[in-house]
Amino acid sequence: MSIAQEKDLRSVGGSEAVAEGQFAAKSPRERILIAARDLFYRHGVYAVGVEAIAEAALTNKMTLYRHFKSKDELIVTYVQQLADEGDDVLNRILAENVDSPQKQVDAWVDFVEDVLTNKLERGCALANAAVELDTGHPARAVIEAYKQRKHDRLVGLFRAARYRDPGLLADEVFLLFEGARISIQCGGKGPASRVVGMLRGLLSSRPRLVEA
Amino acid sequence: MSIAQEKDLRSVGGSEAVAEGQFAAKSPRERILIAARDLFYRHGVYAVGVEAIAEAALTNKMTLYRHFKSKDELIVTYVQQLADEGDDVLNRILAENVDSPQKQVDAWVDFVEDVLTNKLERGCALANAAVELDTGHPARAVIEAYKQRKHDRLVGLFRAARYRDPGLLADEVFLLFEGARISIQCGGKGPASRVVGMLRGLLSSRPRLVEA
DNA sequence: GTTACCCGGTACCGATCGGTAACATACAGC
DNA sequence: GCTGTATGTTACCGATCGGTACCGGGTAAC
Repeated sequence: MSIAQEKDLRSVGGSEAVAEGQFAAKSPRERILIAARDLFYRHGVYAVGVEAIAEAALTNKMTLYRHFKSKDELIVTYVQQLADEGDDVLNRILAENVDSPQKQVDAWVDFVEDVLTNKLERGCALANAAVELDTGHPARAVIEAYKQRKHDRLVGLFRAARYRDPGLLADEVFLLFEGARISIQCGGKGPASRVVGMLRGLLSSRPRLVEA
Repeated sequence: MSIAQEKDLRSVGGSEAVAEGQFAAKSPRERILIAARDLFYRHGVYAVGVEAIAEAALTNKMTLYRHFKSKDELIVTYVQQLADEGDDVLNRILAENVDSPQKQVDAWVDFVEDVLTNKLERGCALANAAVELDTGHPARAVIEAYKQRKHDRLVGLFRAARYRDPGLLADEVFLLFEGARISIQCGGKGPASRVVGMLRGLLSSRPRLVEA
């Protein structure tokens, strides 16, 4: 089956008909971004043409180019959207557990477990995009800034939870997570499936600062 | 500068003229594989066309297709070559330290350090290829088998060095390494640069089995 | 010499790529 | 009614993609 023929965006919402109705009710720009997100992630940004995206978005190439001046700009928007959502998810996790940094850590690990067991057939969409994109592509800056920000926030989280040497711990946790995501699609599915247990062990056995 | 115009394969050997002479002296098939390896790694397998490879190999498209029946077959050969070399490197490291499993472990970490500090502008070539290639591509099987093999050999190495729970240790080391390689090109160069120290700390502090 | 083989060069194929021009339609505000 | 804006439709552009046909030259075997 060719990429252009794929139209199974029903999985975005609940039941098929309702989801397809909700999808068709959105603006063309939203539909394009949803379709691009799905196709870019499943096949890569290079393998997917703009025409395939437009068709999957129930529109056409002209409308796509009325909202995005080029495919590269669409890629940047796609990447920016993923980065924003990643920030939002972490914001929500932290906000829902403001009373206790330890609960924030635990909630984040629960989220990681959810990511690694459910939505991860093809690894981290941002990392995948970075692999495909040339060094000078504007989307690369967005990706690198997001990953840097994510790492820094982990450091802050572990410091708030009073771990000793939070920088080192954040490095380990960050790299284990990234390694698990890339490993899912290139063999070694075993190690990736065991990373959550490793994280929990790491975070429970790591020395903390004593209370003042 | 377009990809097709890049011809700086002088870096493959020593001085420019000598290296270029050595390069030209090789068979067309060898030159094609060298050029493909360089271009595929730097720009990705999708972004590089067969014509650019042929030009960089100082030959033409017809000769390329006399040695490889399709671009996909060239990709498979490219990936297989990388996997074989990865196996060979590990074989050599283990063979040079057969007298002591601990020395084998140390030598492997030295090798990892070398990889992460020198040859790693764009991460693991096999992982990058896996990201680009569709799930059904024949090269994917080669990559997954290699990564699985590599992980299993790490388990054996750590078991030989009498580490307690070598499977868990291999998981951690494997994922940290993979995470570092993917992180090099998408932000977080910091964590990747510190992974060697992390590995050394991990391997020195991990409990061992006592001698019988 | 002659045969056989490998390689370089060129021109070409159909398909698809990203991107655009031109026109028709629908619908909002007023 | 009219007008402006957003969208759908079609056809098209030049460029490049992977892949091939054809021809000519170099060279080693014998």
